[in-house]
Amino acid sequence: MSHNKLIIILGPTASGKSSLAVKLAQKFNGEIVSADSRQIYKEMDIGTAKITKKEMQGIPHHLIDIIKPNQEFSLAQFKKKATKIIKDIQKRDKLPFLVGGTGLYIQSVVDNLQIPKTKPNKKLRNKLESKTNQELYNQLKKLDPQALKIIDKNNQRRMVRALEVCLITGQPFSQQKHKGPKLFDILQIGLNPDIKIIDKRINQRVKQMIKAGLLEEVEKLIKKYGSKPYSMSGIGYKEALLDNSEELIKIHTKQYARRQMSWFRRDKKIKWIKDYKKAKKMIINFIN
RNA sequence: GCCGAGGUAACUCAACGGUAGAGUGCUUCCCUGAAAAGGAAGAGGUAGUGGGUUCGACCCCCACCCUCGGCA
Repeated sequence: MSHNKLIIILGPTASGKSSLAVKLAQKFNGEIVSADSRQIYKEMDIGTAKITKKEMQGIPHHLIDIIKPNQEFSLAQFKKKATKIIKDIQKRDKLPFLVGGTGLYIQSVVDNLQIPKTKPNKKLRNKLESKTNQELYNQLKKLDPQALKIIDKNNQRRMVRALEVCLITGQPFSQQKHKGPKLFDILQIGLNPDIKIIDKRINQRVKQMIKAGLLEEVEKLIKKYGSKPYSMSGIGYKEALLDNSEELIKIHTKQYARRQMSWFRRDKKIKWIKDYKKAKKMIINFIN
């Protein structure tokens, strides 16, 4: 009956998720599925603090290094792939661990988000993006007034997406997103060290990244793919060439950690823990 | 020591003779095919110090202190 179980390990950046997950996977015969929107990219290792082969300790890790930096990826693709892999791990009688800090990616699996099927449409997006926010707002007000309750009128990105779905399907965007029936029997474990500790680790990590050759990594990527690809918009990549890059990367990473916590706090199903022992106990209870 | 510029929010800087604003940072929040992205709200200053002019000064005048640049 353990065939439907899924453990989730989440937390802000630099909270120690990865190493905790490896330890737990070793203990419980598990495999790890990464829920990290940046570690999916090949060739982007230093700036994404990607786990190394050695750190994996022989535990299989999925959804890392799956696409090139100039390729695009999305929530829907993640959900599809992650779900498939999790089921496969379960079928092989191992315990899947979904581990990461990309809250939306995790939620798509936890809540079985029914993501509107409309694929991103570059042409349409470009067209919509050339309009003012006021125009987008007015258009959305006609096509999907409900959507305005959840989308801020200054958020071009999300208004464009909502309109994209409305225009292509002829149906309101807000009515095409729901939560589906539960896919798995889930235990969500959250790691939230004191924010001061997180900040300290971030400082250390960023310093270390630069020492490890972040600048060279970024230069190489730009030479190969240009600075346009979306993958280059991540923290550590967008600032690496600026002269105060270290400070900027630190600030942006700390802000990101807070955004992550703000996201995770909403999910009351998450069990917050401090260490491996507690996690181990919880999992034992959960799988038996 | 002299000349010049300046001392306003945590930082970088505005405006204005009628008790101050922005950007950044900070706090909190939102989020369904770009999510390390994108967006919202909020908390922070009685203006280097002392005096004077004025109905009223952050803004004008004087002194002192400090910073930066130039000269010596």
